[in-house]
Parts: sequence; structure tokens; C-alpha cells
Amino acid sequence: MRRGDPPVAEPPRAWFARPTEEVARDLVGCSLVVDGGTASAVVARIVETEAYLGTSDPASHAYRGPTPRSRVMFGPAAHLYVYFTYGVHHCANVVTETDGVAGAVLLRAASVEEGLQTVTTRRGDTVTQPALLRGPGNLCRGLGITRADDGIDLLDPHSRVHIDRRAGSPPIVVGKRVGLRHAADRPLRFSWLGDPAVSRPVPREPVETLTSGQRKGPD
DNA sequence: GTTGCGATTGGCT
DNA sequence: GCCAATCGCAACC
Repeated sequence: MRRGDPPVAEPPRAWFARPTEEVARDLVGCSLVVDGGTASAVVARIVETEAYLGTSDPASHAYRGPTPRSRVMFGPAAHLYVYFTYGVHHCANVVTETDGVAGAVLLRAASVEEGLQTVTTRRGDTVTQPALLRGPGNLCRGLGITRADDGIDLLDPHSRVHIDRRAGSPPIVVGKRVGLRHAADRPLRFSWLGDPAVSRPVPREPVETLTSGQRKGPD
């Protein structure tokens, strides 16, 4: 494990049901556990997220109200919202806010801690380790996340994807979201300062730095 | 029914 | 920095 931080228990649903920006910030440093307990288990440390606020956010899929694709964003927190884009890539989000209020956190990058062989097989053996889960499309490919995982409950013991909090307080850089036409200037991208797995463009420090030890809300 | 385009990526100029 | 790839979704007729 990196930096000696021990794993902590899976957070309760109330932790995910907080304001989307807070969850996005606090997810940096958490562990993604995929197919835990199997031969192809993968554990990866989240190093970058983006907040998508819902009906008030022109960049959010929820902006125009619920559709067949975005309906999961309007449901209870701690579910996975997975969409397919550019005819090529999947992107994975963690649903936030209370039931009936849309909000989600895009998982943009992570660092592999366990299951390196599994991830390398999915991504190809020419990809360097820090790049294996760099970028939202690459993250889904490396973790084997597809539309089949859309709507799964992260807190259901039978789900193949879980999130664990970790002790420790990663230094975080706040910057603008990536690749947007609308609302591109809002500072809703949260990156682990200096981590080699953070996606491009690497945020210029210091836009604004903070530590997730400054958390508000339920722990 | 038709159409324009995207919360991306990798390769090339 | 520019651009093609590739297709599901949502807007519009």
C-alpha cells in the first residue's frame, strides 16, 4: 500500500448523499475495490475526480431533467452511473445527493495498488503503470467497468465495485473541469497534488490547494 | 425517423 | 496543437 495509509471501512450512504463537491473532494484518496475476493480483484487509489452538479449544471447529463440514460443520477446516492461516449469509451460516476436530487462524481484517474496483472491484461502490456487508469475512459477499461455496471449499488455486498475510505489526508489541487463546452470555468476538478497518475492537462499548482482532513459532515 | 454531437483517447503534424 | 474514430443518446422535425 502506498504511503502507509491503512484502509478504513466502507462509508455509509449518508456520506455519499452529501453535496457533490464535498464528495468529489473526499473521494480523492479513497480505494476503489473491484471484484474483491476473486482471482481478478483490483484495488486502486482514486487520485482525480470531477463534480457534476445536476439540474443547475449545464455540463451535467442531468441538466435537462431525467432521461433514460441519466435517471440513475436522480436516484439514491452511492450508486454507479456509467455512460458510453464518443462511441468508444465508458465513464464511471458515483451518484451523490439525496434521493430525487441529481448529482454525480466522475472518476477521472486512479493508481493501481493490487491486481496489477489484471489491469495490465485489460490495457495492454505497453502501458506504463501510472498511465493504466489515467483518464476516465482508461479507468473504466482497466477496471472492466461498462454499461452493464450502470446503476449498481456500491453498498450492496454483491456488487462488484466498492469504495473504502482511507486514513490520511492527500494534498488536493482544485482546478477547472476537462473537455467541457459549457460551464468550463467552474473549479470542480479535484486532483491529488503531484500524483503521476493524474490525467492531462496536469493541473497547475496552486489553483487552490486543500487537504481532505478539512472535511465537513459525517465521518 | 433523422441528425448532430459528446464529461475521450492516441497518433500525427 | 489538430484530428479521426465510432455510436448511443437526446433534440428536433
